[in-house]
Amino acid sequence: MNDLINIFKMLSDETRLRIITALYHQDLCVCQLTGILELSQPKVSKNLSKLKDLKLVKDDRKDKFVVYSLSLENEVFKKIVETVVSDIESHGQLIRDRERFQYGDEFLNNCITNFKG
Amino acid sequence: MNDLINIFKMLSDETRLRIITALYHQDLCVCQLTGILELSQPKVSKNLSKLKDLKLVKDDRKDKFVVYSLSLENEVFKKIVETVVSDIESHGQLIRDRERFQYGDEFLNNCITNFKG
DNA sequence: TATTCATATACTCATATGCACATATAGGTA
DNA sequence: TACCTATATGTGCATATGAGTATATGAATA
Repeated sequence: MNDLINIFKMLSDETRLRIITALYHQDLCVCQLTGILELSQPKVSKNLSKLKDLKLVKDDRKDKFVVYSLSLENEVFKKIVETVVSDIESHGQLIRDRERFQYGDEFLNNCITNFKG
Repeated sequence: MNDLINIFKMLSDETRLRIITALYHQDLCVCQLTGILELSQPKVSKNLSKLKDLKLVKDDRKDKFVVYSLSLENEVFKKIVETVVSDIESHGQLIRDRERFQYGDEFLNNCITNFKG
């Protein structure tokens, strides 16, 4: 049951929960995530790497950018993510993330060349 | 979102996942859990204590025994537990636990006075 | 090929977590 | 009260995890 335990470990961290929630709504590159979540680039990158090790996200290069997307083939992971996403309203941080997400492009400052998905 | 993260932390441990799965099917006292899961008493007790801190289980004394039950009032926790339980077949350890659970009373040896719920 | 931007990784540190063993508490009963 | 049995907790240790800073890699393009 290590696979299951590892999924829960991935979900036991605020940074990763925020990344997963953001990616649930839209595929994003690292610098977009950095801007939306207001986190350092290594922090985002390192956590994406852990998620990728467990095949919970996929990455795909587009020009200079590496675009990440959720990989929901694992049914248990999929159900749990859906449960979390349906509970966004209970979590101020996730609400704030969503607002920055919706407000447009300012949060993309970190992408110097202003990448648009 | 600490409450959510703490729930996932509780689920990130094999002992606790096994306890939760067992309690999902039946309320049990500490010594029954010890017998069914073949774990030391302090290990079971300490993990129950952590679950109780987060109000994910309740305890209720019956005679000499403290009977634990799942507390599924938190909707997110409830949904996740149901997801895990529906996935038992994928996890050898949970299947073996269930078999000991079904086989009768031998696993209750640890309860010297042979408690029956 | 030299440069630039995007991304990944290494290193160090502080903290958190799990475990095994020993021991304490606490309630029931004689 | 004294003695069981059931349960809870303390301690020390090994390991895991996350954070921040600095640096390395790597693809695109001029």
